[in-house]
Amino acid sequence: MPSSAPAEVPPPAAGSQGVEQVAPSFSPLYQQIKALILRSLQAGEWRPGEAIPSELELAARFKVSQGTVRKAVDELAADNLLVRRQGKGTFVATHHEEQIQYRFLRLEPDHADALGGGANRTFLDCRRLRAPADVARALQMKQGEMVVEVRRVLHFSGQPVVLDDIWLPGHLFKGLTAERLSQYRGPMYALFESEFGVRMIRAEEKLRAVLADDDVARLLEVAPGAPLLSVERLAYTYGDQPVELRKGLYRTDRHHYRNELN
Amino acid sequence: MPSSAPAEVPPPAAGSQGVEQVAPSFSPLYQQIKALILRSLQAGEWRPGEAIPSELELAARFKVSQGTVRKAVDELAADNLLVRRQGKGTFVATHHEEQIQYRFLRLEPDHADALGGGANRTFLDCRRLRAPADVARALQMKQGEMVVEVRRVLHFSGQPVVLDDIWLPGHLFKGLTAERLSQYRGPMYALFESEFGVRMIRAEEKLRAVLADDDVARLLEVAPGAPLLSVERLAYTYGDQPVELRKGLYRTDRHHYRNELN
DNA sequence: GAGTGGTCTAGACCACTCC
DNA sequence: GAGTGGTCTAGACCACTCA
Repeated sequence: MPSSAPAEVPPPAAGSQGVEQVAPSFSPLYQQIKALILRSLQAGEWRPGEAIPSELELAARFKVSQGTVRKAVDELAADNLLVRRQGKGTFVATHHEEQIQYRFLRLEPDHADALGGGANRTFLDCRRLRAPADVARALQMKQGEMVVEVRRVLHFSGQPVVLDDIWLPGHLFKGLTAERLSQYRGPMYALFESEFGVRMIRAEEKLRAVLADDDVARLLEVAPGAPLLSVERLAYTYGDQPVELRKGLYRTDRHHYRNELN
Repeated sequence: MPSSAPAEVPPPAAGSQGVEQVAPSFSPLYQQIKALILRSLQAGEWRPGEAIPSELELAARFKVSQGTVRKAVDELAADNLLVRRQGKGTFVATHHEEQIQYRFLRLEPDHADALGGGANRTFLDCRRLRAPADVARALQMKQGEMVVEVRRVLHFSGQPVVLDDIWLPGHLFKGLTAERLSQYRGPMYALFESEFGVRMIRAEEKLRAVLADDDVARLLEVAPGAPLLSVERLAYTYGDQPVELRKGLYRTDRHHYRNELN
């Protein structure tokens, strides 16, 4: 966004400050630094899991003080784009090496004793098709462009709990097949990150209560007409670009969706 | 709550740092300052909506630098306990003068055109009774202690959408009646704050999909067996003390529960 | 113009990690 | 011991608010 000049910031001049970009409105130096680091992340200058340069190096590169870099990095870490590790460095966040299996899944068992040990995934389908109108709209694609459609079921403690229908832009996920998905160990978003270079960084969900139709009832092993939690998720990568639409149906007889309000 | 000693911190000594409280493990100075400010908030030294002392005053009072106070205040502002206003001061957060009517309500209309203008509240019931087991457990009270039970319906655009059953510790809400609730203009939490000195600062929700029983169906004007979003909320005041249990049932045919994941 | 929070700098020392 | 992020200080100037 900022200048046309190389990824550098105008010199702070004597009494510091005095940064005047060309067109846009003023913004604090640390916000500009944040934007520059963000640009490097998006461009893949440092890959997920790798360390970025130290604060002192970044300060030298951008010709600002360490404190200013620190504030920029603090915000990026708060956004879960970077991870700070004292004594080691600052790292690009990754869906690999994550403590929790499912980064965005807010479902948890009603009773902790129900071991959350393993979720088994079953991929029922993975095909390419022309985007239906609502999918195209959500993913900001043209209607009729190719998308990948995936259907899967998650089992907890042997019970089917989640049925997900997932749509991904076809041009970003060229070699994606049911086989690749089935064979992969670890979070789906980790696969997307390392195999397709698409990193999910935030998401929005819309929740509703719905009734199971016959198809869904069979797959989730509930009676037709049973209540299900409908979770429509739109996930974004860098630059607020939507790259995944997911319509999930959750059984909530032994689990619940947990949310914290602040 | 303040300590036996005046609310002050040991002097930083020459090379700064060197703060050693008696028993607990070490923690950064700004965390200790944060805890002291929190204590003052809880004790009501400054009331909701009022300004707290300026950063320089606080720095003098706690015998630390302005930067350290700033970091403490930054975190309290991030937690929505304080509100910073440039040029004016830092203020204790309040449920009055809030832009949005419902601080914790995540429900929004499917189509923005559906005017969110006004939500009409109808209070169906407000009585005192001995806490049922589950309510007592959630509110960390003894079973059989008195609680206030409130039932209300929210209407949006003339349609009933939310049915809430609310339980509050009786000893904290002595004079609460249906009449007080009905007459009050503004958020319920604002009433709780100014009339009963109980400020809600965060909450946890558990969501499920359920079916409407006959009673509920009548009140929300849906068919018996219609799907409803069940939202169980536990709201906390200072010190992680639970002070409100709320079981809500939401119609989600024209609205949805919105959540952001980061 | 005084007072407030907001930004930026420079330099110090601490805590942790790794060699 | 060198290098990293984490904390703390002191002082400067900026942007905003209000009298």
